[in-house]
Amino acid sequence: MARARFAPSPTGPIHIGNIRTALFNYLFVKSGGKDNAMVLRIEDTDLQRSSTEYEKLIYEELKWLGIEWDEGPDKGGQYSPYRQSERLDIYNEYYNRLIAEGKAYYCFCTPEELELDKKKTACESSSPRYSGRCRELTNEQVKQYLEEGRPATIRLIIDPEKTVVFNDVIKGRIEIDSDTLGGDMVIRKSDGMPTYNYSVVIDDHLMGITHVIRGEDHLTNTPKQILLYEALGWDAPIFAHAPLILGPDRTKLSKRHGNTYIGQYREEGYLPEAMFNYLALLSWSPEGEKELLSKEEIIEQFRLDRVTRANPVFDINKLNWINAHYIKESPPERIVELAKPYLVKEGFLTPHQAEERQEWLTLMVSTVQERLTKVSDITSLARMFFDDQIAPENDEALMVLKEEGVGGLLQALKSAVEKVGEVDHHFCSGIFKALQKETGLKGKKLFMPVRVAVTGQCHGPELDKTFLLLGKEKLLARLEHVLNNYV
RNA sequence: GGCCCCUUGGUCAAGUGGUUAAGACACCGCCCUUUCACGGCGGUAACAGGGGUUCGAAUCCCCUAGGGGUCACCA
Repeated sequence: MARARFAPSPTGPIHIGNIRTALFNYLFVKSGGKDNAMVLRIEDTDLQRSSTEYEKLIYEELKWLGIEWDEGPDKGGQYSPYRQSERLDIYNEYYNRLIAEGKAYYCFCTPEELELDKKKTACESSSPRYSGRCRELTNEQVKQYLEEGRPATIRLIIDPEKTVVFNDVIKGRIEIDSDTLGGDMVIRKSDGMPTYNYSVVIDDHLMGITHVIRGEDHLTNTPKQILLYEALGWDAPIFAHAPLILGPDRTKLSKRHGNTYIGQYREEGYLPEAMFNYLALLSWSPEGEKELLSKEEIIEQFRLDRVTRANPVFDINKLNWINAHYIKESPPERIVELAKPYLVKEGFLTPHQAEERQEWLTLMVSTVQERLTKVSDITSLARMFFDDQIAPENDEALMVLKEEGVGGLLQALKSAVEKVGEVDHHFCSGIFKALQKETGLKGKKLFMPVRVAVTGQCHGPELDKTFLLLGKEKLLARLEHVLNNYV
């Protein structure tokens, strides 16, 4: 039975790198036995920066992506509570024990003193560290200082002679000398809150976590945590550190690379299954050659030891390709629902119309669906069905209208449209044959002028479908407008 | 800078001593097609460099270079 956890801090919108960590934890848990469990723990000990808004967002984004958890603040579980700010009593228990056993001590050093220490040690040795000054304090001094109300932290004694060794599932054997760890580490802040490295260890142990899967930025925290496990007499869990996702310039993915929050992708119209699929493919690969995989297929094939050690670059091109694939596979009705907000926001439709014109929208979406890489592309692709003032998009388009015989062609089309009761399927499928017969034009000479006249553009979906979508009135208005102004 | 991790085409990556070094995205070309897109077919393109070990190294070892991470009373 394996238990993994995702332990985000609700200090901002959830980052792509974080969500990938969540994904790997989820995949690991699900790919194992039925007894496995995924724990969601909210690490909100930084009271200044944490907010319940962001906590809610975490739930939303995870659910959107399709990541489920078995225990968490919202679900409960046998290791409740799952919010660190509600576990302060638990953390306090172990401070006293560590101090009583001489493994930790109160430290009254001021920030200024610590700064000085660091500078000094940085000159003398290679790594800056805390001097360990307060370790020498007598019990009486400690008692007195505490009574005086001096701000105090609690530090764990770190033996600088030690070498911490552990086996990382992804990285392999890792060996780190404890004298590079910065000296005795703070495990309780002077405001009484636990530090990250402390609360993580307490919680992971108490919650029965067997596998800690996280980003490689935590690699150097690991020896500190292992030392704490040892001080408490506990077994450390199995660690797996996944490489960090990089931007195209090979620096850590950040704002200047474009979207970094998972929510931004959702808002742009990326499908959750596309995101799930793509993120799983970063640093991990299935054994076969098939890359477009459903959640179930990925779960079935996922193996932690197939995660690569090198940092992957986030490739929007591939994400786009995957997303386009899933959009194409979707029933138009689904895309219609997702597209409505964009169409309304763009002013193409009122919210009321968006509900009323269901049939038309389905037809419209199905004709442009295969050209969508993300749902938000709908605004540019659908514009031609809404704008009333059609003008040639560029010189090329304008030239098409200036060609020999275009006037006659468009006139012929116009009168045909005028005559027919309704621009329906029947009309659309026959009109081009009739025009060809009447004008003698065919192929490009026939289609291009009509396309430009009716849409203003040189490219677009099939004209019969376009006609159908525009309807008689719009068609006539556009033909008239073009005939009067451009031909 | 110290410490740690990493290095196969532009990108994601397969590969674990013997392969013509897969596949995918992107790019280019051809086909399909009224256009664009989709789709189909094909092409360009890689083991960071240098030393070893070995009959034989992308695969093992060392060095160099480059990239990333981390050095908090933030998580």
